[in-house]
Amino acid sequence: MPELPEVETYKRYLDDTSLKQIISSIKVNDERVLKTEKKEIVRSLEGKKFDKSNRHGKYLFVDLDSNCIVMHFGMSGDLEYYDFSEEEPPYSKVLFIFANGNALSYISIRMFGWIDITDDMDAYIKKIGLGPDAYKMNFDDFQKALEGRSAYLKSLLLNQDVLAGIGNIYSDEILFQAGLHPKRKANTLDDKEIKLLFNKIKEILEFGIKMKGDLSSYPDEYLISHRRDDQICPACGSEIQRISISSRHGYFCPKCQDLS
DNA sequence: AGCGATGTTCGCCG
DNA sequence: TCGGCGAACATCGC
Repeated sequence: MPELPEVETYKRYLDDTSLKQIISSIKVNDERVLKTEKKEIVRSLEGKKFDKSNRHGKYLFVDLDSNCIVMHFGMSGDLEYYDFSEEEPPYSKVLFIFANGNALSYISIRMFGWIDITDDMDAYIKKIGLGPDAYKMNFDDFQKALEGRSAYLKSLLLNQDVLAGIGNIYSDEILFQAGLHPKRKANTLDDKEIKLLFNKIKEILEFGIKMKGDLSSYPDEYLISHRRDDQICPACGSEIQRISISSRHGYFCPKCQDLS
């Protein structure tokens, strides 16, 4: 379940459970999630410790001695720390087994996530072409990211090269709360709207992190609770509409998010 | 039983 | 170059 707030939640979970412990072994249940040779993963990890983690967008970097592992969670990734003598969590693809008898499971149901290794996180981010982290960016970063962009706002928010971390659900929420139509062109925003959009991105991601990414517990006044057909806008009572943009499905309120 | 899905990537085309 | 579209990837759940 991984957009930025979920991945941030995974990061904090990993920090709370798995740092500074000796990794005694690695169990790979499905090599397809590895972007690098298995033996390289084993060599980098065995006998080492997770030292520190960093999240950029939807990517999680976990520092080892001299290099770090990169995790992406695709559409259905998760982490679970458990007693290794107990039953493995379902869909565990890679297990990091610690000397203390516990293990951290990298879970991927639909196989869209992966694990990689790099010795330079910043260079890796640059190589993939990720934009600034949507939660950590400052207003200046945001304005620069927008420069010269003419895409639909929804496409823009989903484009990880522009801003890293926002996915389909949060892009809908952000545009809803900012009162901006998903098909509004980015280069038609005035200064006030840019500032508003920036503030909403921050505010909604912050809230998402506070909620630990648990979408099922969002308040009724959020669009997130109404991203289905035949729903009514919690703000104005209009019928929520479904829209297709770049082959993603979005939801919005035609009255609150006027295209003008 | 078919379709859709919180993601990314690639090729095609304007 | 930018950006929209659609397909592809793998697999589960509704």
